[in-house]
Amino acid sequence: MSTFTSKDVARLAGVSQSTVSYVMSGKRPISDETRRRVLDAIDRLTYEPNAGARALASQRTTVVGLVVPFGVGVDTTGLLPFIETIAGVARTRDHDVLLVTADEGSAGIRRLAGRSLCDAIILMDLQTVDDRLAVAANVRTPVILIGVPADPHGMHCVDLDFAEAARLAVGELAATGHDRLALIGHPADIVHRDLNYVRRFADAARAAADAHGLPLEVIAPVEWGREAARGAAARLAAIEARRLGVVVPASNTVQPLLHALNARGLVPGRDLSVIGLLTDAAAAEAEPPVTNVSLEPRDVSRRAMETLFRLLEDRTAPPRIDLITPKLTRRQTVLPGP
Amino acid sequence: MSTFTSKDVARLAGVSQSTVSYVMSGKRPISDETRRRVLDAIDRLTYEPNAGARALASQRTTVVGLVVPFGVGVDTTGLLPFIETIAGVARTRDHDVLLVTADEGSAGIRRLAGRSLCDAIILMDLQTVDDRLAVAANVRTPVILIGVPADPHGMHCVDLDFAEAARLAVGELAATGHDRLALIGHPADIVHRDLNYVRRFADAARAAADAHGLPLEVIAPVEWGREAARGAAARLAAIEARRLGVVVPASNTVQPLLHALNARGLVPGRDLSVIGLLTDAAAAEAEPPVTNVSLEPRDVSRRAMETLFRLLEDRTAPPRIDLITPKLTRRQTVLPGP
DNA sequence: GCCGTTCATCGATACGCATCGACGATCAAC
DNA sequence: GTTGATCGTCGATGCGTATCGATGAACGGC
Repeated sequence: MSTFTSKDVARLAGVSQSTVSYVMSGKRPISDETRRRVLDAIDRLTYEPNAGARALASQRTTVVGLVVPFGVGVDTTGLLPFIETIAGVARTRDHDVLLVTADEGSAGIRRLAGRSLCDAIILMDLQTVDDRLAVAANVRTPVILIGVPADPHGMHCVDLDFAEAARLAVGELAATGHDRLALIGHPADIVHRDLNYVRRFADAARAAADAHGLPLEVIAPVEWGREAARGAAARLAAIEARRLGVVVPASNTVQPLLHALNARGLVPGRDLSVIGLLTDAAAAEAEPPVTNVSLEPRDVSRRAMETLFRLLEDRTAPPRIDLITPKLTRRQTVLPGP
Repeated sequence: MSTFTSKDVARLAGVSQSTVSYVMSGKRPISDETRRRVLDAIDRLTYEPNAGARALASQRTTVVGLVVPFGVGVDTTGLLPFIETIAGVARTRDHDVLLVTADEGSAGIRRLAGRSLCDAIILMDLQTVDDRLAVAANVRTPVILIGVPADPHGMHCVDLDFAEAARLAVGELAATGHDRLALIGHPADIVHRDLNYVRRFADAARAAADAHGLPLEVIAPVEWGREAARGAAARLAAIEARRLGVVVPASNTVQPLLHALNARGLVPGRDLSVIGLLTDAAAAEAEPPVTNVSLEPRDVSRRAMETLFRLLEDRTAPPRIDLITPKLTRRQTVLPGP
């Protein structure tokens, strides 16, 4: 099963190579008879057009570059739905996905764009101030950001509305009569990387707490995992409050924290409240099912891909910041209102 | 910042285009002086070679195709370490990774190979009998399987030694004096897909139990998640045994099952034993830390990539089945020996 | 029964790079 | 001072496709 060229197809169909090309692209009228013969020849040879040649001639690769935060931080847990959705949507539009790890930094973007490896780039896991943005702005290839940097000027951004997420969480705790709030911070390495959403959430949470006249304390574990959760639980236990409401924006801290609280005899939903920022699926499977504000990786990804393809059709589309609204779902970890 | 060609570099350096090419590839001797001028020009223009043109001329893409099981089953949890490691190794060898979702089936492989989108393909999540193998065998592009199908003839396979994993788990339970074993099966959708490793593990577990003269019962939940785990726990509770040993090959069933057992007052490590098949990281973070036989996604991926690059250098390398040996780590969920 | 159209197809070219053969220059050996 | 060999560079060609201009055929209007 060697590989054929459009010339082989042309010969078999008794037409010229250019006709084969026009049959495939539909960019010129072809008689039904000819089209049939060509398609038949394509079928018989199981012909597939050479991607390199096509890219070279057409200046289009039908490939989407995806820059994912492998190898940088630890928090890759929630990444899969993004990748999965992006790959899926790409496929429905006859595109493929080229994976680039973020540890390459701006070099990765330069490579994707400079070598014409893809038609557009999706950039994830932005830092609040990210040096890749300068490169992204100076590149022919359109770039879509998943995340909102401090200065999004001229960039196409899609993300969850983390500020609204924070307001939802704080609002719910206020509405259910809590008199004191705690925000579990991210571990040091995440904070140090200054990821854009971490700050967006924290700032909005603080603002919302102020607006409700509630004291908010930030408790930041230095590490991930069980030990860190135990430490955080201890500090929560030390807080004097009639009704304590805890907000946990780091998805994979939620379950360990619930455990740690339980282990201290502090039962979420009975002795204090916990609201997590995590997908509905994860929240429903947590033990116990945790009241959550939803991350919406699939929606965000879909929206990013819509933006991307719109941009491929019309490069002059004005940049905008496109925020997906999360929703709050009440499960079992928030005290009922008084 | 438009994009330059090697001709631009040549002009700036005052040499011919072919010389630029030879500087970059090193395939012919170039004087130091000339090389310096060329490299300088490349640098000044931030020149990057066009991937399509390079692929067309050289018949090499420096891209690895990765077929991942998105969109088919549910069990994508453990996928990330594979993707991450493969992408990382690829980068160290100056290759990129093109993601293809398995829901395309054999068409995906045909596309990757036919269009010359990549130099080699890694195929994950094989079924025991997989129709993609026929395509894979008839394609110019080398294919590496992660997994071992029923008929691996002529295929390069890399995977965890699931049979050894089963023997380790059963052996440990036998050595610690258990008189009865239960194997938690995979949910119906997974079993129905007849994934190769599911069968390999189950068969070996049964054989090992026989060898130790221990009765082994298979308990198969029909679904994922909490409810299914609760059902499995109920059935475990109904088993009459002095010392019951439970083997859980589905990683993401382990934690829910531990919960469900606890909820029934059956404490793993006190009232019965549980050994899970999951990564050391996941086992250590489980609640309680669970005695495990290790999945080794990183080792498996690394080995697969070694095989891949060996194959790119020498296509005649004989196919082999390369199994990674798992290890057992004792934590807190197995009863101490009598 | 001639001319302007429209429709379907062909031939030629460009895309940017790798690679092969050729060629001039340098140098050692005699 | 001539001959070979080696080294460094150049020009030309091909990779497989998309696309542009051209061409020929069919067709309708007068």
